[in-house]
Amino acid sequence: MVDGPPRRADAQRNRARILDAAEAVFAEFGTRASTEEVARRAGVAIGTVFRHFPTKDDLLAAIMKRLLAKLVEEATERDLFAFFRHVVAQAAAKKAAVDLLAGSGVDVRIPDAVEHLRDAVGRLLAQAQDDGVITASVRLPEVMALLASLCQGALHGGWDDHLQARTLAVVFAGLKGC
Amino acid sequence: MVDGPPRRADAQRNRARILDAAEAVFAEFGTRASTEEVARRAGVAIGTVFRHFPTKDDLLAAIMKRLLAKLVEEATERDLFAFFRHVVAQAAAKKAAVDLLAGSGVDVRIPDAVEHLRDAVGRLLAQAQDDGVITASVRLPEVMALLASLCQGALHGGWDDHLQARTLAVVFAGLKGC
Amino acid sequence: MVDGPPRRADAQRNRARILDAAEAVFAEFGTRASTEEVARRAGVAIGTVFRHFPTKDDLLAAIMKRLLAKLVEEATERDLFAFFRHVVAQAAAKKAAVDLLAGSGVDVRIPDAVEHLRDAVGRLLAQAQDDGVITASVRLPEVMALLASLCQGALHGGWDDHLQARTLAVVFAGLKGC
Amino acid sequence: MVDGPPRRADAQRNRARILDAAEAVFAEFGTRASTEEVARRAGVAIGTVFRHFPTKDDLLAAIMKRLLAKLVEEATERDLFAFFRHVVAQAAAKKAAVDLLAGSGVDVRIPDAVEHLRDAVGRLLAQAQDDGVITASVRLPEVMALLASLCQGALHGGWDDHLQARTLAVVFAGLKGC
DNA sequence: TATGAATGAGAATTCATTCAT
DNA sequence: GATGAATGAATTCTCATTCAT
Repeated sequence: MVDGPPRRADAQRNRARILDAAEAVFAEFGTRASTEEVARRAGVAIGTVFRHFPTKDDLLAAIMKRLLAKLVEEATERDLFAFFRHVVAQAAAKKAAVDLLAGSGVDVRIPDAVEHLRDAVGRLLAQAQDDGVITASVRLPEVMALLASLCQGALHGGWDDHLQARTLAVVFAGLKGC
Repeated sequence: MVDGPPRRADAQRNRARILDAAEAVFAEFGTRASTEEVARRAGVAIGTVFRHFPTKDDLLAAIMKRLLAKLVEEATERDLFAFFRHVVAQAAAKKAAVDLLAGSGVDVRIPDAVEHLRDAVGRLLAQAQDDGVITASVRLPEVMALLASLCQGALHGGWDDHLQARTLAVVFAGLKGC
Repeated sequence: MVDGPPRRADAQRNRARILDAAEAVFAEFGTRASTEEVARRAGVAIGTVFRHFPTKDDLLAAIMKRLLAKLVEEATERDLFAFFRHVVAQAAAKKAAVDLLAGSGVDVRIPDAVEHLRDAVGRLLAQAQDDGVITASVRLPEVMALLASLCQGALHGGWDDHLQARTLAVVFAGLKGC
Repeated sequence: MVDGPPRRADAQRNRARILDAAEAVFAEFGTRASTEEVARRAGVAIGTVFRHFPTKDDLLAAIMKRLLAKLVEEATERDLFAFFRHVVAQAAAKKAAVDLLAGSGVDVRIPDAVEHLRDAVGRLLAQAQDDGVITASVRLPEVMALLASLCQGALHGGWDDHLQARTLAVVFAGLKGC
């Protein structure tokens, strides 16, 4: 009932509007922003938000799921380096997502979505190693760890483009293995 | 009156107990933990916490200051690689500190303490470059960015020792410049 | 959403009950009385009070507005002397209102309502001067000043009917100009 | 122990400084100002204030007593009209005193001091009636009521000199009985 | 289903008062 | 006597969640 998409057209529309609003609000103010603010931004009543997402954590989980799915999609269109650049670049705009990936007290369980992203990155890594641009000794876990770390850093560090490029350059050099 | 350390011995003791309690509580639950909980853990009344630190942010700032000062001290006893390892290793236990370094909505201004840490790391970097173990093209900003990123990653990613070692290995390879 | 009166019937009823309770509570204990006490007297939860009046000052302002509006209404049904008598007579029962008219630290901005009262009294004054029962040299500002002063005095002085009559008699004699 | 002046010279000095500070602080911020602020202004520790005045109300009562005594003194040097002018003129600067005369929730019992003031004003009234400048039908209670009312009005109404003069003129005309 | 009002458990902060130093 | 740290009840305000309309 909660997971599956609602039947009625207006309900589906509301669900989408709520997700969009939530993404925007939590991106701007972090997960501390109130659900009321999300409702306001979505143009629906607070009750509607809670009907679609019984708890705030459910709403946050839904955002994450959607965001991760988008990342998976984007991963298929780039090589590993470009993907890193892309993800890190938009990390700062996704306060909520990064907070969530980070934990930040909220209890959000979305193992599947994370798993899918891991798979996608795994494919990029394999490709890069096939191409010889990443050393063979590197494994997926540390690549994921680096990706997550850099997102956090980018988000909270307020990096400008230049700093981001230089920081990624160090990590890329490390991945290439010299 | 409020800024300097208190004169009386019992007040100093309480101040320290509050800081210790706050560090523990915020480390465990993040900055969302209540000041009341800190007071409870410190074994003092809530008013005592607010007498020492007029706002919650002041308390958080004090924790950060102390932690950064300790890091500066620790930086002098290690080379850059060992320092990275050390800091990242204990990052996971310092939820609050990392949250704060991260921003997380709380308004905590401690520019001096951060500056001192930057200086200390700068010295380690210079030394490492003198020793030829880090490539000359690397600059302090990206080193700080990497350090902060890895702390975040370690904190929120729940890395085990092995993953941490492998992740740092990639970054260290990048710093060495191959 | 917050400003206008609520749409739903039950909300309107609650709003009125809260205003009534607040008027009673603040009349009895002054503006220092707690919002919690108002909620209790109104038979609603504390959150409901704050939903209707986001800050305590908003609640106080709303009371004042309502009271001043009632005064304006009452001004139209009496001559200036009767109006003075009437207002001063009930002043003692309106601790909060008088406190507020008085300032008392609370920040309550209701210029319009005050302006309307001033207009109403201005009309009474003009009428009285037309009728020749008040000397022509008297102006509105001092009439308002006297009215406010007497309210304060009546409130805090604990006047009985007799003292009130005698005090007003002096002021009325002054207004008549002998 | 509490009422009588303390024996030791420094204690007497402290008592006076505390009273001065309290008068200034409460005049500026009203009776809501904290006792801590009074201590700060007096340059003593909070404990010293409470040693001299076991409760805040005791402190307020002491201020009132002193102020009323001064008024009594001043009453002997003027005629009734000048005294009214004088008292009303400085009312605005004596927020606390007026608040207290007013009641404002604080429990301050100083019947003697008020009685003395009443006596002094009684003498002025008798003199004025002897001189034929105030009509014989006016009695002391309404004169006191008018004085108190006008102080409140002046304090909270923010009267300028002109408005004050015009307002007093009406009351004086009433007292003269035309 | 949607609405939005009501609930009530916290959370931060203040301050009169007490008491150890 | 003076100091100033500690206490803790009280207060304002927030917000996730429930439920009547």
